[in-house]
Amino acid sequence: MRLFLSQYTNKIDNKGRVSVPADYRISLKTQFFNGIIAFRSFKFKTIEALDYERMQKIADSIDDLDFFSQNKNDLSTAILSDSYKLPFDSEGRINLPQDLLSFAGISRYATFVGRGSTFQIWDPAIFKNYLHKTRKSIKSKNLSLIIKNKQKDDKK
Amino acid sequence: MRLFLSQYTNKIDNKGRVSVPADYRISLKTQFFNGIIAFRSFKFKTIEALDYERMQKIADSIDDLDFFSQNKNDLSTAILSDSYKLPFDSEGRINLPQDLLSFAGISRYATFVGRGSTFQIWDPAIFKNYLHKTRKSIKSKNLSLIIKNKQKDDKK
DNA sequence: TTTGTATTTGGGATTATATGGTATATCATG
DNA sequence: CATGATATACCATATAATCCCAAATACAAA
Repeated sequence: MRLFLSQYTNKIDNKGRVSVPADYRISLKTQFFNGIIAFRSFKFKTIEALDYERMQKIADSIDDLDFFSQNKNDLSTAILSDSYKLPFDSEGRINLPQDLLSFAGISRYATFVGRGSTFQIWDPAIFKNYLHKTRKSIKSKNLSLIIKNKQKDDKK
Repeated sequence: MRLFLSQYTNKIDNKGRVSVPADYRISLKTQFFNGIIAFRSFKFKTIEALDYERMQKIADSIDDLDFFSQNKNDLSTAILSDSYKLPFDSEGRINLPQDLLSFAGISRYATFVGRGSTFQIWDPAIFKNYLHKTRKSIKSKNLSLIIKNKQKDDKK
């Protein structure tokens, strides 16, 4: 089962290529496409990434919406048309389009951040900063308590 | 499996020819026809496009409607009679009819916009504007939630 | 540490794609 | 039928993407 964890920072070479962590690649190879689907995040200054099969499911669920609904049109445009198919080369690298790079503020290095069923691609410095802020925020809200409670819930 | 994603902007040469993105062409080649079906959008200033097999299904489902119903006449007129078969030349280009071009406000460049099971052909500037608006609207509505809920429903 | 293996990175060679042009065929119309 | 307009087939080229091989680095086991 697909599970993206941990962080990996890889270099973007002067052809614009960057290795997708080997650990991630296994989960990304599907019957129809060997690579990733990437699009601009709606919440953060980062690139959201997922596997082809998951994007197919999203496409299907949008398809199921009523043909004339505004939601369907908006979602198709914002997600399907704004996403990129990025196939692996023979060494497991992808070519990040300029559009995505500048959106996420990425230049020479890219940090792959596991989020369980999906992952993100950040500029290392921006991510470090975000992580720092998030930790602070968790501390201040004492979220560790929430996590403990959540774990109790899971055991039920 | 057919999945039209991303955007590709190609030039229309002075013969009116434009390359259909190679990525799309693979999904468009069918047993009976190698090319696309195109018609004027009902909602936007754009050309709607799909593969031959999908258009056949639409035609079939219209055929199933009662012969004398108003719906059938309307749909037949609006979609079937107003749609074009645009075959590929040997390099994968199509010739967009003037009718469609002027309807969509396209002149020198055409942007192919993936929508999952179908795609659209826009004027680059008009599409950029529309995408920008849509993205804003989704951010404010948090529509990503809709997708998640839909997926949950599917699992039931 | 040392050795062996897997992964990332670099760069030249090759291929695919988009685009432009010329030649041929088809069509509509006077 | 002749003519011009339009469409189609074929070939040529620039650019961008991809392959392939090699080197460097990171990682793991002994």
